[in-house]
Amino acid sequence: MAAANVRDVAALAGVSVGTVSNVLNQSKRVAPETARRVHDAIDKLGFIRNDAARQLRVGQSRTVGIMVLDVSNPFFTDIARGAEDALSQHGRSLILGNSGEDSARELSYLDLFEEQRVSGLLITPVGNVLSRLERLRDRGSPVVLVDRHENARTFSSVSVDDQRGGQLAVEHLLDVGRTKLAFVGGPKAVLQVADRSRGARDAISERGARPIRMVELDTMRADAGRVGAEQLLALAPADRPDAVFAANDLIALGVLQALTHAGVRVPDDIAIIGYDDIYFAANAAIPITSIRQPAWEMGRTATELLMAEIADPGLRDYRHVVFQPELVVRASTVSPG
Amino acid sequence: MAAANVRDVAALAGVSVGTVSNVLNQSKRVAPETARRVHDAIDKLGFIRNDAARQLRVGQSRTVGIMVLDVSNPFFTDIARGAEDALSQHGRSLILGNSGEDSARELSYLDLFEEQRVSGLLITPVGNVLSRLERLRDRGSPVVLVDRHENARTFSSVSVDDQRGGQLAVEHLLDVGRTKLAFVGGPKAVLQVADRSRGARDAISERGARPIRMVELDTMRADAGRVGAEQLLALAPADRPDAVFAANDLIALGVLQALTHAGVRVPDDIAIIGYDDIYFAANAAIPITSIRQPAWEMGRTATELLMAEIADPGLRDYRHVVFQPELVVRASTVSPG
DNA sequence: GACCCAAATTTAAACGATTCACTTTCAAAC
DNA sequence: GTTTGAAAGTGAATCGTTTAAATTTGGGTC
Repeated sequence: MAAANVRDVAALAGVSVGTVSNVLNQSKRVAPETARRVHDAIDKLGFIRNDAARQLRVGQSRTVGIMVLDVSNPFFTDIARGAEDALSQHGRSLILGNSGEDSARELSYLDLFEEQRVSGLLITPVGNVLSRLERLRDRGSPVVLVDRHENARTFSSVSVDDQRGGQLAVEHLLDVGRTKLAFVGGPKAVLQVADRSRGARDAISERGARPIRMVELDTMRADAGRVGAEQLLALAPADRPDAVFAANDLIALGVLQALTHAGVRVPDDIAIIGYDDIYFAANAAIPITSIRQPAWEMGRTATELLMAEIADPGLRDYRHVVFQPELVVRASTVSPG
Repeated sequence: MAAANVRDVAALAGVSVGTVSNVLNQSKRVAPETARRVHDAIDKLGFIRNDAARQLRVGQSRTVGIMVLDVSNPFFTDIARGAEDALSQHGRSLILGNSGEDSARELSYLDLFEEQRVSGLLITPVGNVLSRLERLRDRGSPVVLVDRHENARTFSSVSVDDQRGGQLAVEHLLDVGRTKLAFVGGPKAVLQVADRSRGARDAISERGARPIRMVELDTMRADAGRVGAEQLLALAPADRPDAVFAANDLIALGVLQALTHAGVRVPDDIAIIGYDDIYFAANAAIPITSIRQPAWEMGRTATELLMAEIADPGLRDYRHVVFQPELVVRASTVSPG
């Protein structure tokens, strides 16, 4: 009981395989009556097109890959949903890979995407994979960088002005009267983290404020945030900051959790500001002030850029869409009183 | 500059294509020196195996599909991570589809998975897709149901005893002295919702408590929870419940948000219990009591069941792993005092 | 009735890896 | 010195679809 193929369908419908293919792909005019017969045969046999064969012949897959830093972070799943929504309008589908901030896993997914000849790739890179991405592009799979402003200008990109975001965050903390700030953030190698902390330092020096204490973390997850907070708690009381700028909301949640657990009052003793404005930050034990990034729109826009490149493979006119971050003030930085 | 293929590699290495394939697949003994030459050629040409061709010949993909109800729900991404971790040990990769509780989207992903001849599928079904799944299995792609206890016993499954979970939730609410309960939950058609509410009603009648009010929602997302809460707020004060059992934590968060916004005190006026025990429920404005499901382990276990079926295609001995739910008490049901 | 044209359909050649039946090689055994 | 057999390597056939060139069909025109 082997699965039916185009030949079986053609035989049952009394046409040639070419006609079946034409019906399948609407690539050529087929008489309505013939098309009906072919569809009947397809239904009767339960024929499902073998995508591997199609792909081998055509040279490209109809799916687009997306690689995110962390599927557990709602910011990235929102991006993925934006991309998925946009893609389904183009009749393509999305396959999602999760690098989990792990460079080895990232490479192994890149292998997969490359072997699969995906028609395009959206990626927030972890490791140093630019040359891999260039190869991918040169082989016909355009790449759009997400949440990363690429200086080299060899790829289209969608990003948020993270430096400005960092500035906004620190300015807000200074505005509400905080003086001893700390930045708690993921590996410095992650560009977003670097940009946000640079913006923070810019704002500090612009305002002539006291230097910001840097606490570096291994990852951008909540558990790392707890570790970072514990480092702050271990400081002599005089050194302890009165405000924390967390590199993202998950870290902010971890910091909040650790501080609250240690009996520190938020925001009275220490204020907290996060980044991303995920749903759960707004609904945290103490609603967290954050820098909003338009995740869904970023996913959608990245997809549109990608589709433009897919449609016009010769295109060398890389576009860079930069969204502006937005401050959302909540209880973690301002006392309700 | 067409991409290199096995023939090019073979030519450069001075061997036949068969030997290249043997090196690629470790399927036959190849002399170390020959293997080295082949690898050198691969590196020099930047050869990337064309997976479509491989798949066409072999008849099956090396990837496993997973279809989740909602990528925005951390419960499902935790399952996916469990699956991914387990799969990577078997040298396979995962492609993730998001049905978003939408039956049409579910079907379109099933088409994709079927066309791709995935080597297996993990799925939490939305619509009535059992016959589709049977076809998939009969064509050589085993299917394991996730978070769904299948009576028909035609698939292996991993699930949680949701009826027991519903019972636990209601018993807890009664134990802390609540008498007027409400169940706020997603579409009744979703099996998990049905089981949880049945368990709730069982506990009610067992204890001889007052009947539980049912509030039915369209989805299992937080916004639906807010809508549900508003229905409760619209009730005459005498009818208003003093405890809410939400079908999952996202709904519980929505309910919490709407109640708090309306000035209702949680848990004093109304207690809330959720389901899943996602990270963000534990860290909500008022930490939410929940029924824990071991998501990561479920993903891992489902994968193991799937791998067993893949390894032994004749297997008709479907296994059903049922995890036990666990009550986790937090502030949303018991006053700190 | 010969001719032309467009529409509909057919046919056969790809696409690139894997596989399996078949050589070749070479050392050990008699 | 012949035989044997395991190890290493070869190469043609194959998987199922798409596609482009070729062919058929059937009016419409003169």
